[in-house]
Amino acid sequence: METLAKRLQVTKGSFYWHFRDRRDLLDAVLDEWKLGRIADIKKQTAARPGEELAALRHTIEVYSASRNRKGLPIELAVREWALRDARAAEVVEEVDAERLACATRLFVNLGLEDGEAAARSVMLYAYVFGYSLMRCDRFLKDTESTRAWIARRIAG
Amino acid sequence: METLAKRLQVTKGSFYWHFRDRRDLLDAVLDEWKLGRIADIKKQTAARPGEELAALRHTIEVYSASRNRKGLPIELAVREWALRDARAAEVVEEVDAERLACATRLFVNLGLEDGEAAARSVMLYAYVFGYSLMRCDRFLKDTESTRAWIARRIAG
DNA sequence: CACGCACCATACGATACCGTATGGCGTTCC
DNA sequence: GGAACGCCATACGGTATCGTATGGTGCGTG
Repeated sequence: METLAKRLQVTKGSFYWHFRDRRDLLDAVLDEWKLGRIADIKKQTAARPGEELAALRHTIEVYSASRNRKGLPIELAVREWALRDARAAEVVEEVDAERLACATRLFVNLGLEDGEAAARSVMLYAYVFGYSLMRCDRFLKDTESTRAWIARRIAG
Repeated sequence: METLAKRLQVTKGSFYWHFRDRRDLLDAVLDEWKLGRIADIKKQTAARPGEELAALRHTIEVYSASRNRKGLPIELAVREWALRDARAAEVVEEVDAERLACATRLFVNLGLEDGEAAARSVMLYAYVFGYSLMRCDRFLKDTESTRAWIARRIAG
């Protein structure tokens, strides 16, 4: 808290006026993160009828590309946090559920039967998330086309 | 360090005799983790000629199933750590490279051309890793068969 | 036996961190 | 003008943590 306050150019006195204690800030961070993640996935997966496939590919690209590198440390930290903190775990589960639901909706609207839609969205989400955590630039010759190849294989 | 020493039933004096300082222990942890991960992926992906497909499915199952839940907190912590620590980042990269190489070897031995083998192993690894980070038990009716479905889709 | 050495325990200084207590300053409202 | 209140700063107590200094204990070796 002190370190944070210093970086924000405020003092602890001010800090503890705005937040009851450390936990209060952490909860606020969790809420803020949750709302942001849910808003983002809804925005990215929005699709007019007939454009579901494009939306799926767009989603895969957006979340696995380097554009997402900014939020990754936070995502990772929250998840690591969730292993020790019940409230964080709760938030992570809600975010995961929302993301899966958004992806599933697209697959269902594409005409897939419910079971396959769920399975595909799990695969999509797990892949995107795992991909964003690794640095395979040194491993792949052409990450761009590889990602495209994979996206086609996942979204159809 | 003090907390750790207490849990291990030793005192700090003993601790600082075995390790020069805090960083020395952390480096040892990283090395140990790296060796263990590399040994494990080599063991899991070992396959006699002709059994590559089974080995791939086995690998997917082993790393995404709940059996792996024990190592997950560590894996996650190391990765989060790697975002702030150069040495940890180096180790993570080496482990990733080894895992990708093991998977790729299997795909190549299955007769796939190098590019596709690399792409598939990236997809496999990203999926497995991402899947292990989420708790989709509440989301899926039958996780078992869903995982099998996905495994077939990834390994072929 | 005396000595060295591997190994462990205790005590301490220095620093960082959490939260509280308290006071200052400006604005608003009577 | 002054009382009330929103907002911020400083000072402090308590505790945790890192690393060091120093001393103890058992054991092998000359």
